Amino acid sequence: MKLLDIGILSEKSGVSSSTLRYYEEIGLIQSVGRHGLRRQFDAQAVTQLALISLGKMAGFSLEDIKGMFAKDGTPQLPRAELQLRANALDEQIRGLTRLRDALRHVADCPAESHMDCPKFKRLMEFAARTATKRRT
Amino acid sequence: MKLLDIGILSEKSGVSSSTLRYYEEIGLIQSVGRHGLRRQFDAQAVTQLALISLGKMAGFSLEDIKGMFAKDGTPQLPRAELQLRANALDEQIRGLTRLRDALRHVADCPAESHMDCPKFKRLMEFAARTATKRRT
DNA sequence: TTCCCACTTCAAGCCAACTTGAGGTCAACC
DNA sequence: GGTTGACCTCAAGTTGGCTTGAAGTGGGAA
Repeated sequence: MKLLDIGILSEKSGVSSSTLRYYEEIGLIQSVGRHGLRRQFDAQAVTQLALISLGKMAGFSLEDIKGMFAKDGTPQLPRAELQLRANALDEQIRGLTRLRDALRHVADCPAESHMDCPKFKRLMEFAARTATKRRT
Repeated sequence: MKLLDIGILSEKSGVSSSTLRYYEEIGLIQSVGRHGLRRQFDAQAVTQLALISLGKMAGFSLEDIKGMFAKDGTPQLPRAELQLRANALDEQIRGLTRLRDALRHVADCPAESHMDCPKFKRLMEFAARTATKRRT
């Protein structure tokens, strides 16, 4: 099995070496051993880092993400939990899609002032609603 | 014109008083004056805060958002910036969709180890691609 | 054999966006 | 006119996710 120096993994994954060390420190990833002082990672780590990156995009904290994967990097959640998360992502995707459309509309809207545009107003109402509802 | 105490504005906007003070301190919002020591805000602030909330959702920093208001608090939205943001949202949506598909697949897939499943591998390759491409 | 340089550790620093705490003020109601 | 409690200021603290710096190590090419 071919092993990777941290620099190579960094290159392949787009994650900086210092970040990789940090991830290992917090137990998010594991190196498979050392070559002298140097950490060696296996090819699986690349996949795992891709998954981590996706998790970050989805707005999960590193701590959350840590809880989603077994030590080997494969997702290790009960099926029901996975479905729940997938559903939550659907929801999030819908919200972002609406936001994106709105943003694009505003960028294109010819109205004098955005405040005169009914679509923009609706958007603001939505913002106000979800803003006050929010419980993070 | 009816003025609002910070507590009332906080209630109406869903933004905490300390945050409102902070926003004023960094020049993101303005109070119109004082009643004794107490800041007074006008009704426009509610709208502005909704807009700020929207901007945050879209991924703008407070500094960015600050640049989107004229001195009088009316929005001056930079169209090009908005398009860029919309594109970034597209990217994010793609990532989320992949993550969702991966989760759903894992929930359903009967393979021994996910890393052996070609479908999962393909999903991860996509993931890796969007992950390493990213330049924020 | 020597030298380079990518790696190592550990502590400290950094950033955004707030929150907290201590100690003070004052408008309004009783 | 006394009490209350929502406000005030200012400095410091917090959190997450890294990055930076100083000082050291060791694999492997020349």
